Amino acid sequence: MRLNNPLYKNIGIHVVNSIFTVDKGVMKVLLIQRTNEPYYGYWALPGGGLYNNELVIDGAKRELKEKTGIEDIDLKMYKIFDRVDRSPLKRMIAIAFIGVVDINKAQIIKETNKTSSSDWFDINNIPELAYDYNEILEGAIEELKTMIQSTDILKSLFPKEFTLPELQQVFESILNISFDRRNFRKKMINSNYVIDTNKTINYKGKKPAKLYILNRKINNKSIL
Amino acid sequence: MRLNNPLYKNIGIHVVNSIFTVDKGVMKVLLIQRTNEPYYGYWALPGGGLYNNELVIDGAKRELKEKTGIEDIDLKMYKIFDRVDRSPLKRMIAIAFIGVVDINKAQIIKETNKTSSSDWFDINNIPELAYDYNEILEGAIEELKTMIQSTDILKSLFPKEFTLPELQQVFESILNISFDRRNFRKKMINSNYVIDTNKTINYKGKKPAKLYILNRKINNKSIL
DNA sequence: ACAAAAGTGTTCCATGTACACCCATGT
DNA sequence: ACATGGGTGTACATGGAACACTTTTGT
Repeated sequence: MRLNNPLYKNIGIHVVNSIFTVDKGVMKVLLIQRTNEPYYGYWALPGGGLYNNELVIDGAKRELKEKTGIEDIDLKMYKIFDRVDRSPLKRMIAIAFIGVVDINKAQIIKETNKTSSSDWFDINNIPELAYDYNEILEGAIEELKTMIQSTDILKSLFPKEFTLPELQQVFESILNISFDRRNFRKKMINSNYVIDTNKTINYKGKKPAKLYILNRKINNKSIL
Repeated sequence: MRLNNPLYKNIGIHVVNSIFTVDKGVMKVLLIQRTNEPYYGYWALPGGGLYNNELVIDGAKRELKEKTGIEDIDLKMYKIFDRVDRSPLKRMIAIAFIGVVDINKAQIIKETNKTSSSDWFDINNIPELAYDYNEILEGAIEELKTMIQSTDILKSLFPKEFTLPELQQVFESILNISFDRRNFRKKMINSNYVIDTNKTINYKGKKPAKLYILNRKINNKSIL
C-alpha cells in the first residue's frame, strides 16, 4: 500500500448515533435540527466527524455529548453506511451506533435542551432527515429488536422499579408484536429476569401493580 | 464539521479478510506472507487499503482477489478494529470481513498459489501475525460460531453432496462442542435443512454413508 | 471374526402456548 | 355499581436431550 496513492486520500469517518427511549409506552428517538449547510434546517441524527486520535466509540460519545449533552450511556456499533455519494462534500463513511436512555434521563435532557433544537420523535412518525439518516435510523430500529433480547439494554430503560405491564409494553412496542399477559409474566418471573420487590404502585382507578427490578446477574441471554 | 480541521485528516481504511475452509474436518484460515515492510516476512490476513471511490465490501473483495486470487465468494462485515496505534505508519481503521469457501475451491487455490506465499492454517495453530491480525482473527472465529447457524454459510462449505457425519463434524469443529449422532440427524432431517439424495458413498471398511444436499429454500433461520 | 464408523426409535422433560375468571381501585 | 386494567392457574402441544443396539464394509 503506497500511502501517497490518491485513491487512499480524502476519506472521512462519520460517527452517527440513534438514541432511543420509551416515553409512556412510545418508542422515541433523539433528533437534532441542523443549523449549517448542507441540509440546513433538516432534522438529523446526532453525530459528526471522527478525530484521527480517538477510537470510534469515543468519537461517537464525544459527538453525542457535544450535540445533545447526553453522556455516560453505552453505545453499540451496529453497521457501516458507505455509499460513495452519501455525503455531498467529501467521501464520508458513516459508522452507526445505538444507545438507549431511561425515561427520566430523557425527560431531563428534553428540559435542559429547551432552547436548542433537539427533540424526541415517535419512531413511527419520523420527518425527512439529512443525509442518509432515514436509512441509518431504520437500520437502528431493526437492530434494536435484536438488542432488546439482552438485559443490558433493559437496564438502561429500567434502571429502577417497574411493573410487568410496563415491561411488556416496551417489548411489544419495539418488537411490534403482542404477548399474552399470563405467559409473559410466567417467563419473566420463572426465568429470574425480574425480582419481586414486594412493593406496589397505584394508578387511578386500577388495581395496584407489583413493582419489580431487573436481575442484574443475568446477562447476554436471549429473553424471549 | 470544518473539513480543513487537521483532526479530520490522515485517517485511512483497511479492509481485512478472514477466509475459512474445512479440510478433512479441520477448520483452516487463509494467510499470506508479507513481502514488504512493515512486518516483512510475517504471515497476515489478506487485505489492504480501501479506495475512496469504492464500497467497503467491494474493497474487501478486490483486495482478496489481488492477494489470493479468490473471487465470487460472499464476505460479511463483522467488526471494526480501531486502536489508534494498530498500524505504525498512519491511523488506519480496519474493517474486518469473514468469508467461507468449500474444500475443493480451497484445494484449487492452494495448488495455483504454490509459488506465491499463501497457505491454509489450522485455526488451532496460528503463527504470530502482522499488525493486530491475531486479534482480528480471534474475533472472526467467534463470529463464525454465530454465522454457522445460518444455512448461507453452509452452502459455501457444502455446495454439493455430503454425509451427515461430515456436516456434524463441521458443526462440532466450529462450535467446539459435540452432538448426539441420532439427535443431530433427527434435527437436520425433520427440519428439512437437508435433502436425502438416495445415494451413498463408501469409505474403506465402514458402512456406506448416505449423501445429502442442503435445502436451498431454507434461509437465515437458526439451525441448532 | 473383528474393527470402525453409520444407521435407527423411544422415552422423558422442559418450554411455549392457548385460554377465562376474579380483584383492587377511582369515579 | 361500574369501568379499567392487574393478577392468577391449568391443560396441551412441541421440541430437545438422553440413551443402546444393529448394519455394512475392508482386512
